Amino acid sequence: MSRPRLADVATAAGCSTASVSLVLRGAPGPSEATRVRVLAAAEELGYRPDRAASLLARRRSGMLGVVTDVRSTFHSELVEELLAASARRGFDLLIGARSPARDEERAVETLIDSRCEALLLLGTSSPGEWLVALDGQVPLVAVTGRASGVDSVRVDDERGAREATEHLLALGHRAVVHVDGGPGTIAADRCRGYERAMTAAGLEPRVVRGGHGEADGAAAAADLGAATGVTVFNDRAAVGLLDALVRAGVRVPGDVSVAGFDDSPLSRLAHVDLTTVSQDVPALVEHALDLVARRLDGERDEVGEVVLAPRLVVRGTTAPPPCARP
Amino acid sequence: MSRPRLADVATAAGCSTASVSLVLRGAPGPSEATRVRVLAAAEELGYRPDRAASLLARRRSGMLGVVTDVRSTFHSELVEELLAASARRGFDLLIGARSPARDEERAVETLIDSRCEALLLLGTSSPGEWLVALDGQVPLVAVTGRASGVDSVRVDDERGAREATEHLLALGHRAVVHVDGGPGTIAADRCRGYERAMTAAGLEPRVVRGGHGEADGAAAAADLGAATGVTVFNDRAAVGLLDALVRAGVRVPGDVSVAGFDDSPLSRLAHVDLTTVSQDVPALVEHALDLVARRLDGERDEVGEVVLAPRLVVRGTTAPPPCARP
DNA sequence: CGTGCACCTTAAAGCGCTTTAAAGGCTCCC
DNA sequence: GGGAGCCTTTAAAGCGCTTTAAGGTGCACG
Repeated sequence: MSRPRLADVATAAGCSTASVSLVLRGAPGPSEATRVRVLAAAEELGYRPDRAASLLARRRSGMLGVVTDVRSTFHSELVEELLAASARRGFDLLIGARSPARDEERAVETLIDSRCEALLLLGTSSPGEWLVALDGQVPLVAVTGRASGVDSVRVDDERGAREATEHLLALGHRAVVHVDGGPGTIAADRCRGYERAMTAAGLEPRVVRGGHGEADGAAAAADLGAATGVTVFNDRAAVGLLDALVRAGVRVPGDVSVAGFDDSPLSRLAHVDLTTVSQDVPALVEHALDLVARRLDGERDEVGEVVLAPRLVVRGTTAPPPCARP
Repeated sequence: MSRPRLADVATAAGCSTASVSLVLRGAPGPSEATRVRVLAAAEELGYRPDRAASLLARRRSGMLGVVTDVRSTFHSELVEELLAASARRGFDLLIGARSPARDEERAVETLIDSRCEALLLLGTSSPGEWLVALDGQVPLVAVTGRASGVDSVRVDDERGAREATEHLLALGHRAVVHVDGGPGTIAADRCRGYERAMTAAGLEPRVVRGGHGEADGAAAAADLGAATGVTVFNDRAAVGLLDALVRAGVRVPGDVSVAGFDDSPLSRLAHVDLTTVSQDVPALVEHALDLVARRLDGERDEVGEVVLAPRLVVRGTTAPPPCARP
């Protein structure tokens, strides 16, 4: 015999399919008695709704569009988590990759074309007004990114960078530099966090040009000067930097301490063991999906903004500076 | 105005929705003239089929079940690739995690319950007869695993291990040991490959107990004896081994050469840079999905078996043995 | 000129679920 | 006793696509 349908449950419960549908979705209407009978019947039969039929009848696609920078491992992690979490909520994900700057627009178009009900923009750096306009077309959440007027979910980047810097200062470092992440609001926030920490400690901040990738970090190695501590924009760049340092015979953390940002899988490897700032990917994702869901269900119209606390993860690449030790 | 429906295309093309449906799916029936008109109309309107409606009418769920060992990074990679590739083919993926031995049965039950049309078992080591029985219930493909009587897709593990061993031998190593992967057909195949290569070279094979994880590899470090070359069951264990060696002050590849298996993301890291055997994940996935698709479309009833060629990837952890150098 | 046949085309019946308008039952009160 | 008014329940009409059986058409052939 085949899998039970809504109609089978209705028969078993002695009511109509309409009632069953209402009960199973927790919609108001059915009486307590019906509710109980229906739930029992559904349980008894092991009923599982047919997603396709449900979506069809509801005229929804159940699809979420995600715009991501393919080259970012942190984005990969977010996407992976999104895949799991959105599946749990009955959403499909359509991934739209963007490469450099304004390709985002094209990715978004494709996603909208493909019936996505809402968009999640990972680390967007598009102008705020464009985002607002887009948001009028289709609900949108900026994940790991800022823009006033649209929903956003992110970690307090400034605070994260500040804490990483303070960690180095607390270890006794004085000559601490920051390898930045190039243009973009997130890089700016992290940079500011670093600068604030330095200034507050009465030290002169020094920022070295960096970027998002391993190569950028490796390139920055040449500009460290006499620094004994380095905070890097993200883990990828930090790993590149570590690699360059090791190859140059510089001991980490013996000679130089390094802290990254993202707590990407990379940083957790025994070989790398990088001190970094964790972004709590599952929480970011969960909040983002909440915003989307509440928006789609019409439970919300104001702009939602979630800022999560960063968490410093101290691993093996940070230690007191050489001069502070015997 | 809303997105075009099948009916709109039919109107534009001046024919019935039935014809349009037939044409768009490439089904036989419609004449060339109709075909051309329909395609033009669809293109013109920018028609995109509604997946939910299509699945509903076709009484399919569009869902594939994947059973994976969560702890394996190689499986993660396969899953990631599967997610992308199956989305491309219009399939949803349901991931069923299994932990140790016979949990696979439970994972499979859940997946079948959830309307999966077919199952992909990653690295299964369940008894062949059980698999055959299961295959009768729902089409199944063993990915990275062997079992006679059911579809399977894998790399030639024996050959891969043989080539890795031969690579070490060619570099001049004589004392080469193999760290095995514990029970399971795959581990056995790789072990056999190593033994064949050694025997063929007139050397005595020596196998050290290992396992799938980093800790297993690290533990094996103590048993290497005077070996100058090591082939390891997989990359995870190899990385663990490397770590243990480095901590013990053994230089790699200066004192000992190490080769892994899987070409996992781990091995590609600059820090690790592990010589390994690549499994061509995209190809594995593509073939697996092909088998599934052809089976579901009823184009095939014989058992399909795909064995791909492994590819040795020489990186930085293998070099001539110390004695062979100045 | 009918017939028969091969091809195309299409009307229509769903797929399993949602949703809405209307029916059905109650209670309550005049 | 007969509505009015309220709460439940349900019949029925889709959602957009697939599929099948039946209906044309045109052509070769007798």
